[in-house]
Amino acid sequence: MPELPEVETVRAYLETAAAGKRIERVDLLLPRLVKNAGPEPFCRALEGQQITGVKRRGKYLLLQCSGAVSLLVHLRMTGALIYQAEESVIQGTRAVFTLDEGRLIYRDIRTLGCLWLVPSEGPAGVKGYDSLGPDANSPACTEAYMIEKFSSSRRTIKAVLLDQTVMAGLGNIYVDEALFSAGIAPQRRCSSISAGEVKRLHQAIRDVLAQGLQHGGTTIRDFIGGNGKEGSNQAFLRVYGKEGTPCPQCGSLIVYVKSGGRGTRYCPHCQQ
DNA sequence: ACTATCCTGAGT
DNA sequence: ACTCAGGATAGT
Repeated sequence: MPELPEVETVRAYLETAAAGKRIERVDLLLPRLVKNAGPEPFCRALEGQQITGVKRRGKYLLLQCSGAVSLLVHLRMTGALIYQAEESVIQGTRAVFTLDEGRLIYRDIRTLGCLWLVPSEGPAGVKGYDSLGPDANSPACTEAYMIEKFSSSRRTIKAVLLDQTVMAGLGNIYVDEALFSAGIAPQRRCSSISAGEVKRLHQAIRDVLAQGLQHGGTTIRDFIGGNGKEGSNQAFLRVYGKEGTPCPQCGSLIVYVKSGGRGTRYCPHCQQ
């Protein structure tokens, strides 16, 4: 579920709510979510540590800890990290981090999320994390970089934008929105994208991510931020989930197709 | 470059 | 009963 703006919304809240607090106890209700440690070593390694900061890279969250290991989290489709000052029951709770003040709940309905212990001096050893490209909204993701990546691939532009090793943070919603904003059809081969189109796409990616962040993320179904509240960016989407409704630019109907196994929405008139 | 798969839940 | 879902990866 969560893409860059959603994960950043969680990060920003947890940075203020949980950083500086100490993990007193870890209860792991679903051990298989931890990918690189057994349940007991996982809990014992984190207990007693202070959370010194909360970072984000792509769609990964890092709870930096004072000890040798820190906690890396990927929320995948339905994960959520929620800080509670007062205890209340949350459906789908898979792990509970009791802090010296309040607690952190890891909730995950579909249980596809991942937790890892990583060295505090720098997360390493997690394949997907190690191979991340530059964050899609970072200065490192330049037009020149995009041109270079696109020219050497015969894949579709949609598949390449979803590829986290090319650039990190985009998911299905923001890719469809960015392609609409840039006027590029999702099934285009990325080697056919012109420099002018890359320029529009580069700006469009920045715009849709900034807008998502500004609205506290997009909540279609499950997403909630670190404070347990939903985002509001769903009210500003122009194609995602809009199949069968008029295009906001030209009035022709938004189309739904499958592209690389992912549901894809676009305007066949505005996007060429 | 596709597809099958990991899961649960909601909608048709 | 069947399809779909904001993600990623191990297969083919």
